[in-house]
Amino acid sequence: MILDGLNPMQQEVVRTTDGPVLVLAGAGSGKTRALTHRIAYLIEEKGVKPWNILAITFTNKAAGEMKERVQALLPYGGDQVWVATFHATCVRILRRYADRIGYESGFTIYDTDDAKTLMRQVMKRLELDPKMYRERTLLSVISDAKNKMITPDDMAQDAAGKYREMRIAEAYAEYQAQLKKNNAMDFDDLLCNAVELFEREPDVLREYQERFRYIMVDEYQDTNGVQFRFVELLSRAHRNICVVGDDDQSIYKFRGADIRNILDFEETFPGAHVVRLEQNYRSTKTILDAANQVISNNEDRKDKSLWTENPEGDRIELLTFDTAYDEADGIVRIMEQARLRGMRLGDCAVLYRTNAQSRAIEEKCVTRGLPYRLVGGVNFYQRKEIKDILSYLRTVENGQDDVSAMRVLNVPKRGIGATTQARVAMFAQDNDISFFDALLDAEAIPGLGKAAGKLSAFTDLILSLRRQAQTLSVAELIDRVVEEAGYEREIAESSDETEAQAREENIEELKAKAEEYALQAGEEATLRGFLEDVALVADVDSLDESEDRLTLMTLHSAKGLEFDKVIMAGMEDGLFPGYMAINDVEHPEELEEERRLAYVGITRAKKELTFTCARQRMVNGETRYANESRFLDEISPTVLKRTDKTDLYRPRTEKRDLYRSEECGRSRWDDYADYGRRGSFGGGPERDRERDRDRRDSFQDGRSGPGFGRSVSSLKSSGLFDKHPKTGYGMKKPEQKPVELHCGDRVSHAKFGIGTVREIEDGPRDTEVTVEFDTAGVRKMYASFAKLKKVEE
DNA sequence: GGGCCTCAAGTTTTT
DNA sequence: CTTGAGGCCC
Repeated sequence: MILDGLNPMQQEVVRTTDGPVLVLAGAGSGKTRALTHRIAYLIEEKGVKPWNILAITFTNKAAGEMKERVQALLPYGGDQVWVATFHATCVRILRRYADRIGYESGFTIYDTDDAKTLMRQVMKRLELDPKMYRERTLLSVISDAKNKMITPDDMAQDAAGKYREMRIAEAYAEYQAQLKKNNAMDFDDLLCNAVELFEREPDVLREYQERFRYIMVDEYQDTNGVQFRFVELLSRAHRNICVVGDDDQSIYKFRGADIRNILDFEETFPGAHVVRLEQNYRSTKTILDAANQVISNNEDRKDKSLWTENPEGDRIELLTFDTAYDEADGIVRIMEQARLRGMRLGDCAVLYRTNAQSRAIEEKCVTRGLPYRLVGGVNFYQRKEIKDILSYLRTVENGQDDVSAMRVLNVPKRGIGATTQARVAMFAQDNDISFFDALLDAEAIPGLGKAAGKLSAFTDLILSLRRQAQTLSVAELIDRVVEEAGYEREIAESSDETEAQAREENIEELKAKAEEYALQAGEEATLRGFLEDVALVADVDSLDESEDRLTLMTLHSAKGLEFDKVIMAGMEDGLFPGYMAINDVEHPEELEEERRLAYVGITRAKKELTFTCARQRMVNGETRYANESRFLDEISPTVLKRTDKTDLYRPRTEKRDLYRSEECGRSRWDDYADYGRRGSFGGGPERDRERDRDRRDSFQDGRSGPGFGRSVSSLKSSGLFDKHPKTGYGMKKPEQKPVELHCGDRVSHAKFGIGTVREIEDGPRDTEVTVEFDTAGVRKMYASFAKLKKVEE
């Protein structure tokens, strides 16, 4: 029975199938469980057809999980339920009806980098002074406008008479015009254009209203204006809309999320049934107490209080360190301890406010050999070589995409310079054709001279790829790009071996993703589909919990996840909450958003929670001093224990009084291996002084050790750092000795299988090995990349 | 046309 | 302090 194992409130969610429903689901209250059971109930008990159900989530990961769980609940039909993110949903609709809004179905999806590039072009064209108008600002104003469904015309009207605002409206209009000309949409457009499609084409709207009779939206507190409109339009016909969210976890205001969507749901959908899920199944009482205490300081929220039947659990600890490096060291040691106690690293996470904080922690993980994985930071798909290859593929798929074509025209170097490119671009503009079409017509372009000949190398390549794309798989096509565009050669000739290897590995990873895609899409697999998948993934989506590594990520990325043990790092005023929020007296709601972020962080922890902070920290090259986060003051001492770890690392300073030290005695965390031998903590003042001297010395010794204290980049080039295939960041790895090879040797390759060495030549940078594989044909490769293993036969 | 150097700005958070 | 972009020189 579908209702089995659900608490009364969850059952109510499941059973209330018709009309608008608002589920206020506290952290860890089993909302995904309620939602998935609701879907199953609709199908099993109410006889609703699976394809009449739409469930919208925030991330692909959440969508995948929900899909899986629904399928597990149902004997069949579960795969017919439409579970996807807002963006993916809109893309699917837009592909079908692109022509109705003046697009072609093969449109490209621009990420933020592409949008920036395009905006730079727009600014040049409009002669906007980059000093006065930064592209970042322009893009964020435009994004805001789109989220509120303000068109360029609307904006121009509002701006009438105000010069600066008129110019911005102009930029908005031109930016949109260029997007359309490139047959491209940015992230916001996916939503806006879908809404526009619905509003302009009633028959299309009606079709989808008929199809989606039951609509569910997860993480509703993070929806923005367009998303609200999208859902509202779709649900108008049947009014069966169920939104699930937690106003206390609304943390995406900066991205246009409007917390009013959830706070005002009952007014927008009169007669809405409200269900509160307040029993928490995730955390200990202690952790939940802390979370409740912090969030109760927010004014603008739906009143509710989470409770749990879980055990009391350990007290939460706050550890104060002197510097961010000490903090990082402490964090890694705590995790080592946890591991020794039998905890899985995969069940532990370090959460922080800004990505920049991950550096020091990463470095420590590397030097101490603690396996970790970093989520976020530079997205895999934003790496240079990956973007380059994708730009080739996009040009193959969509010849109108000028941004992509221009990006790779001279990558790898073909001797085509900026002047030539500018001439071609000018010609394209004058004749109102795409950049690529202009390249095809190079003879007609005045002033190119001998450069014209070089252009055909590029166009021939694209045309040839376009032909091959008909028959080859995406992975094979990537191979062709890498080979035929001369990428292989460029990488081999690169002066930085470590970097070359990382690039090579990233390309392999991209191919692996393409193969993964082909597997999952089966018959449906297309280049277009792959590019789309790639455009809409977030880093969290590929988080693999089965790997036993410590997770490092931002508080934002952590939403929706849970860990046995959580360390929230950098609990300092100015960092968390950030300056912006503290200083913005006009907008007290900014601080409330930070507090919600704290709430999200705290409620990620199931069993153990530790806060850390550093008294000084390097920010933009200068040392900043900070007090501990004001959020910590909101937690009562009965659940929070303060310990000053400063003395473990540094001599005492006079500043000591500024910082609290509730307990001077030994704590669990004092048993740090390296320091343990120096006797127990908390000796008299004389001993302290003695120990300080001791420590200062050993401290410096430690810093001069191998690889210690150097920057991440220098670690990288030293080879100590090896790029993690998923994150691109470091991971410790033993040095590999190249295998001695001779012609005729039988070797094995991770990917191509077994083969025979045919040729070995010493290149300038590396040894080039030609291998005839039994199954994969003849391949040329560079010895250090290929990791060939000799096989005996 | 390419490479090197200098200068500037940036740090919230991401589909 | 780091990274990126633009300018200058070869």
